[in-house]
Amino acid sequence: MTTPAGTPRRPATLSDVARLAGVSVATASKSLNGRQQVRAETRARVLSAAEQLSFSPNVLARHLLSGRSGTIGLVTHDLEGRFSIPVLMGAEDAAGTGKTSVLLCDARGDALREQYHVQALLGRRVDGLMIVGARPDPRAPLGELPVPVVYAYAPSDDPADMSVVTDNVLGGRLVAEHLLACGRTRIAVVTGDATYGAAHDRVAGVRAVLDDAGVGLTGEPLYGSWSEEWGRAAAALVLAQHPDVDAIVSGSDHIARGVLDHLRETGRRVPEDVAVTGHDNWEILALNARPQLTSVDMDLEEVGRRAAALLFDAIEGRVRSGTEVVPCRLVPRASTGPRADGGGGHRSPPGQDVPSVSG
Amino acid sequence: MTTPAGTPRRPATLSDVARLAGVSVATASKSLNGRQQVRAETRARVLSAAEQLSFSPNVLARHLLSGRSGTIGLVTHDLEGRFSIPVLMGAEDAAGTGKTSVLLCDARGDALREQYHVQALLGRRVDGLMIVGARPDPRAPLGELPVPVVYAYAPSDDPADMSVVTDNVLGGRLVAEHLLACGRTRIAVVTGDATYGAAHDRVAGVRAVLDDAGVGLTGEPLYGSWSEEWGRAAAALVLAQHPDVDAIVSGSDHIARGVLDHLRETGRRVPEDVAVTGHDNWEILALNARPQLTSVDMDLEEVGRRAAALLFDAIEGRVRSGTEVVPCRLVPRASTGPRADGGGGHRSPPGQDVPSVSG
DNA sequence: TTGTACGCGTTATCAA
DNA sequence: TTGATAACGCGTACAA
Repeated sequence: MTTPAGTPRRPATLSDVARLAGVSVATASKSLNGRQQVRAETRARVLSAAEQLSFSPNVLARHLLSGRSGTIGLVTHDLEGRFSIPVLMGAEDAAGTGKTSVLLCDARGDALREQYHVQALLGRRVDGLMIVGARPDPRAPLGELPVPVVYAYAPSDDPADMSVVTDNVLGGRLVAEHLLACGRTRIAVVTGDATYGAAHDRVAGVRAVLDDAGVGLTGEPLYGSWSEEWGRAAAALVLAQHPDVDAIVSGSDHIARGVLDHLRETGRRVPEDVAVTGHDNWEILALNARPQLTSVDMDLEEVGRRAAALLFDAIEGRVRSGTEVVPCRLVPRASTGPRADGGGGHRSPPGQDVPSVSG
Repeated sequence: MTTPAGTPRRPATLSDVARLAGVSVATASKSLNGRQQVRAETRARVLSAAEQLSFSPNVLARHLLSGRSGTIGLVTHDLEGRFSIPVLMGAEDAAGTGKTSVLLCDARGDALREQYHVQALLGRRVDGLMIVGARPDPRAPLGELPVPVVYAYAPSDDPADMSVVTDNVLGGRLVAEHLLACGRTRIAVVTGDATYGAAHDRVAGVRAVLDDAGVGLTGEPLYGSWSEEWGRAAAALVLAQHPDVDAIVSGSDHIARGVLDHLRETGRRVPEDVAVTGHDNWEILALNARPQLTSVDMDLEEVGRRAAALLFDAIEGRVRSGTEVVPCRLVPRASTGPRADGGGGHRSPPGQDVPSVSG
């Protein structure tokens, strides 16, 4: 009986509530907003009336006075991709805990579409804008805007802007340190598209740690594409040139899956003979791999949360600038671990060591 | 020079434009909205002033008059999952072509969180609501609401509501017809979680076609989980019980990947000996498979578009009800094709037919 | 052709 | 403690 059949289509207004409670709109407003200047009995009557009409205040009307709409615009360039989604979740998470809502637009990597959406969002008087890129490389910023803007995942190339990005160098470092701790010393790198700055950053992290340890990289990093197929091909190349390799650092989980498949099919044991690491910690790939894949989690949700936090701060006047780097973390799984011989010596790959399949 | 340094932080209002153009707000409004009751020269002056102040009308204020906010609320239950995203894209697509914006909320499968978000969205005076489920089974509807609601992917179990879903029976039919056309006659089914209605629907589609063709299913459908691991295990079960199977229909691309891996590793050629199909056409899995995977594309974006279209119609008063079923389509790839012997006769699996790897 | 005045739903100020 | 009123930004009758 909460909503009788005759419910009006138009949502109840404050006047409706006031009329039903037999008070003025001012008193109704005060009652509902917890103001102290109203008698308890009156407030109860108003609250009851509001309940009865299932009244919910019109946030839009409120905006006219406050100057804040309580919304932020989120423009993504990669809605179908897997990277922007966690960022978006983090932002929605941060916003949802407060009382701001997220207006979502997909610009699909098109600058014109982005411009169009930004204008539409400004027309809706969003309090701020969050721009989520499709790939982690820096991008040209939007022009001067009447509201604060934060760039997530793909930073603005203007250091005066606010940006939040993942830490790819650290990702490389964590992987290298982990492999050293596992006793690996002949470590090769197989990664993706060389036009991605992130690919180079991750390699730089690996290289720095290995150089410091006096171990060095085994061979030169192989750049290709972010695909399983390239992972298989690259693994073959690495094994041909460096048959004694004992670890392969992969630039993505996809590549790592390809590397794993090639290793298994050519009779190498993972991790006994060769350890393998991925990047992105995309669980759908990492957990279904054989063995399960050690990977780097970039904490994209945290990127989204921090970007949102930065934006909320800026909206309240505490504007900052520069690029904030969110640390990543290593997620160790079965694809890394101690070597079969426990040391750093040379060991020829096993011959027909077919892995057990289907019990 | 579009935005001089002294740009006021507060966005320009119609009064600002009117003042700068030396006219009244009414005239400014008419000029900007293309009304005919204004002199060309005056209009030009207003437009110029608006341009100069980079004026964009406050859509929220407009709402107070029109009664429409030009927004819809989109509540998803599976933001991290892969199914709701395409639906969301389709909805955003349909909305973006018009002038409505999408307010996004993630309820994460929690009914309370859903209720909370719905109330918040109603407070923002959304013109309609779209609820995207996490899995395709019917769900309990929201209560009576002052705005139209459409359920996407997961339908409401009340036939009086509007819902848009994928066609799982058709998906099964398409796969079965395709395999028959490829000359397969001993067709087994391996699928996922038996608590999913979709799993049963797909099986029903396969069964119907095979029964009609007088071929019948080979063995009983195997239910398990939507994982690669189950795909591998299930393939082993099928081969043990029915060594002469010549096609395995998989309930998802994940399962199909597992099936493919097991077949390859036990020396079966795909598709020469056994054809394999997936479901979902998740390209990241289907295109990286060896061989590339024939799959069913459920056209989730179309689900989103139709749901949005239905919602827009309802907002304009053309309310409908019932569940709309979006047809899916088969995407044939290398994992299906003619049998090695071109016929339906029995053929024992090859022995050590190791597939070529790494050239 | 242009301007004045009102109302949309809400909050805040001030007077009663 | 309560109520009348102004204001937010815009569109639109209606008057000039």
